[in-house]
This record gives sequence, C-alpha cells and structure tokens, in this order.
Amino acid sequence: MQFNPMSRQSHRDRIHALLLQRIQTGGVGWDDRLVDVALAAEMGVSRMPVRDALMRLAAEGYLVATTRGFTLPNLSEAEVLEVFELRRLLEPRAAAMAAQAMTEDRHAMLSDAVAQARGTLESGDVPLFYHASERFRSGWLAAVPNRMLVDTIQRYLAQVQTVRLTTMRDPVSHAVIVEGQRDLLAAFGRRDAVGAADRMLRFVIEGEQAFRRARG
Amino acid sequence: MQFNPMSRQSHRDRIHALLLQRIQTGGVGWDDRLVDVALAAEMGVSRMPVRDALMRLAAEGYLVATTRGFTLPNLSEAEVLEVFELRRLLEPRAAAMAAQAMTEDRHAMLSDAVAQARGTLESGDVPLFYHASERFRSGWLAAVPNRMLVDTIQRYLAQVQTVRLTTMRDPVSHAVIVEGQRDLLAAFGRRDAVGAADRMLRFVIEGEQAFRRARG
DNA sequence: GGGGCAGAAACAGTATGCAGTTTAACCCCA
DNA sequence: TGGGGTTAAACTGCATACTGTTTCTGCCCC
Repeated sequence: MQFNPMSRQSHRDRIHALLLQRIQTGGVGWDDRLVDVALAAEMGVSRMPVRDALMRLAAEGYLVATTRGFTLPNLSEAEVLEVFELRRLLEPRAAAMAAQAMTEDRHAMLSDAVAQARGTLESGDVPLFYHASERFRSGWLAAVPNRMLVDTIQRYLAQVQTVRLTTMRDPVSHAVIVEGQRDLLAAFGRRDAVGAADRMLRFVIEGEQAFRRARG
Repeated sequence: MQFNPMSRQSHRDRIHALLLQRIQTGGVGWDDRLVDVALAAEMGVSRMPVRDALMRLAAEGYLVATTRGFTLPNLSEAEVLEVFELRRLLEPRAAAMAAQAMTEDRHAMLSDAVAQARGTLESGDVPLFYHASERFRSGWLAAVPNRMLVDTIQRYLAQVQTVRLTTMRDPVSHAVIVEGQRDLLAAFGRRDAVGAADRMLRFVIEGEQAFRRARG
C-alpha cells in the first residue's frame, strides 16, 4: 500500500489540488462536511496529508473549519455584496491587462468556450454552460500577467461559487452572461484594454443586479 | 507533561501567534531556518502543532517552506510590484469607506498612533515606529465596513511584510510615511472620503517609488 | 591543495494511535 | 408523545515513530 512518500508532488499537494478543483467545479455541496478520515480512506492515505490539505484550504479561505469537519463558507447576502464590490474594483483592471496580453492561441480557446456557452442557450444544459463559463474565466485570467491579482480574484470567486451556480440557472441571466462573454471576447480580440475594462465592469454590475433581484 | 489538548487555544494557535510575533518584531533573521523539531523541543510539544503553525504562517505568506526548514520569504521585485498594483486598486476605496464610517473613538485611537509614530522621527526608534504604524493601519482598516475587502488587503500586506520593514528603516521613507499618516488622519477626521482616497493613492504610490529607488 | 565521493546527519512527509471534546442518538420518565 | 439526561459515536488535536530524500562533512584520491 506504500506509495513513494517523496513522489514529485507530495500527497498533501495532490489532495489540495484535487479538493480545490472539486470546490471550484461545484463538486462540494453546501451541506457537505469534509472530514479527514473519510477523505483519507477514499484516497488510500492516512489522515495527516488530508488534514494538511484541508487546513491549507481553510487558511486560503476556500473552506472554514467547524467543530465537525470542514465546510464551504456560508456567505450572508451582505458578504456576497461585499464580494461584488471587490469584483468591481479588480476585474475591470484584470480584463484590461488580459486584453493587452492576449495571444492568438488563447483567444481561439476563449472563442471556443464562448461558442460552447452560446450553444447551451437553446439546449438549456446548465452543467455544460457552467463548464464553458469556467473555461472562459480561467482562460482570460491566465492571460493576466499579475499573478497576485489573479490569485486574489480566484480566491473570492471560490467563495461565491454557489451564488454563481444559481445565477446560471436563471434563463434571463444565462442570456446576459453569454452576451457579456461575447462582448469581452470581441474586446480581447481587438486587444482593446479600455473596452474590455468597461465591458467587464458592466458584466459585474449586471451580475450584482441579478443577485439583488433573486434575493428581493 | 500532558497539557490539556483542547485548552481554549490550541497549541497550534499559541505557537502560530508566538512565531508571528517573533517575525514581526525582527526576532527572526534572514538567514534563520525555522525547523519544527528544534522549535518543538524549545516549547516542550511535539512536532505536529509546530509544523501546523509553520505551514499556516507559510500559507499566510510570512514564511516560505524550503527543503531545509522555513525561512523569511524573499519576494522577487516583480511580485512586490504586483502587490503595489493591488494596493492602488483597493486601498483608496477602503480608505474612503473608512472615512465615511469613522467614529470619534477610533479617530482618537488613530490620532494617538500617529502621534507615537511622529515621536519616533527624532528618536529613530524603528521597532516603536513599526508598532505605531501597525496600530494606525489596523485601526483604520477596522473602520472599513467591507470585511472581504479588509481581509484581502491584510492577506497581501502580510506577504510584503519584510519589504515594509526595510522601507521603514530608511529615514527618508520614515518621514514620508508619517506625513501620509498625518494627512490620512486629517481626512478621516473630516469624514472626507474623497480626500482620504486621494491621499491613500498617493501614499501607496510613494511607497512604490521608495521601493523602486531602493532596488534599482 | 582541490575535486569528487561516500557516509552520516538533518529534515520533510506520512502513518498510526490515543486522548479529549463535541454532537447526536437514544432511552427513560413523565 | 415529548422533554431531559445519558451514553455512544464522530471528529479534532497531539504525540510518536518510521521512511526516504536532501544536504553537509570529512575523507580519499588525484
């Protein structure tokens, strides 16, 4: 049963990456409790590397430690609005930098993601739409040269994961999001930093309005 | 020898706080290697809580893990400049919100901190200056109603800890920082959100320029 | 005297076990 | 049938031990 303890990437890092992916792709539900023993059994390792990964995720803000396992942070409406404020401050700038640094390859990939997202407008395939949107998001973020900025954006976006998921289920928002992606893609294609920033700001504000509508 | 394992504050948290204090008060040198075994022996506990604390400090950016113990981080110049970009984006807004939400009590506390910082201009007492600056910073941040914004700011500031410490040792920067604190305090006192934002932006840019001068 | 080279030591990662605490289920009595 | 107390299970925190790797040290050969 013994794996090589010092394999290129430690168990701790592998498990951290795996759990992060699960969180970011909606693989962890709101009422799920992540417990080291269970995860360790699932992955065939001992508790310690799993504990390390969980505590690291908690330190990074992706999880919160409770007396009974780790769970997703349960954001109040006020906290979600706080995140929208952060998004308004950071994402337009990030989009501008991405536009300036956009390569042909990356633009083609983003174009593909947007096409896929648009295709779900008729089929109403929410999981596929979500997946395409994730591809678009991670794609343009990868073009941003400021890694600190990207890390910051990724962190708080992870925390409002479920909000974004519910927004995507709304048909009206679905169309608005695809439209925003299309416009952003066009701005990226023109290397139009100003246009990308403006459109991204509008995109975030539209998202905030959709959230406010959904809550009342 | 057995302590209560579940005493109000866990060993992990105690050790984390202790090491953080050592780092922040210059108790850890650039060539010091923090090793779990040695620290554990020093504190009379096992490796695990020490390891937890060290890894948490590393996740927070106060330390970096090397193949041979934990050391102070040596951020590249590019990474530090990335953080300055984040600061330009977030801290003016945060200062504006703090100005709007400023209370008399808090303003008095900030005033005290600035007076203490100014007092170190002549004495050249860097540790006291550092402490006063920390009080000023944590004080105005506490007035910001958006907790997500504050958390984000705190997180990246932790990572450039050492840069800020070296900046404070420079007499010219020392004076510039105290001047900035004085102006910010005045803006806070007037509940002048616009003025606070403007002055904070200038403050960050001055810090960035000081850093660029120091490096190259 | 300098450049490998082998052995030793230091150190990170992981496994396992136990103690203490919290949660939840259950049972008893009303 | 419901409320309160009791007990079992679940889970975290800490300790200890072992393994494999990396770095250091000193020695030998050139």
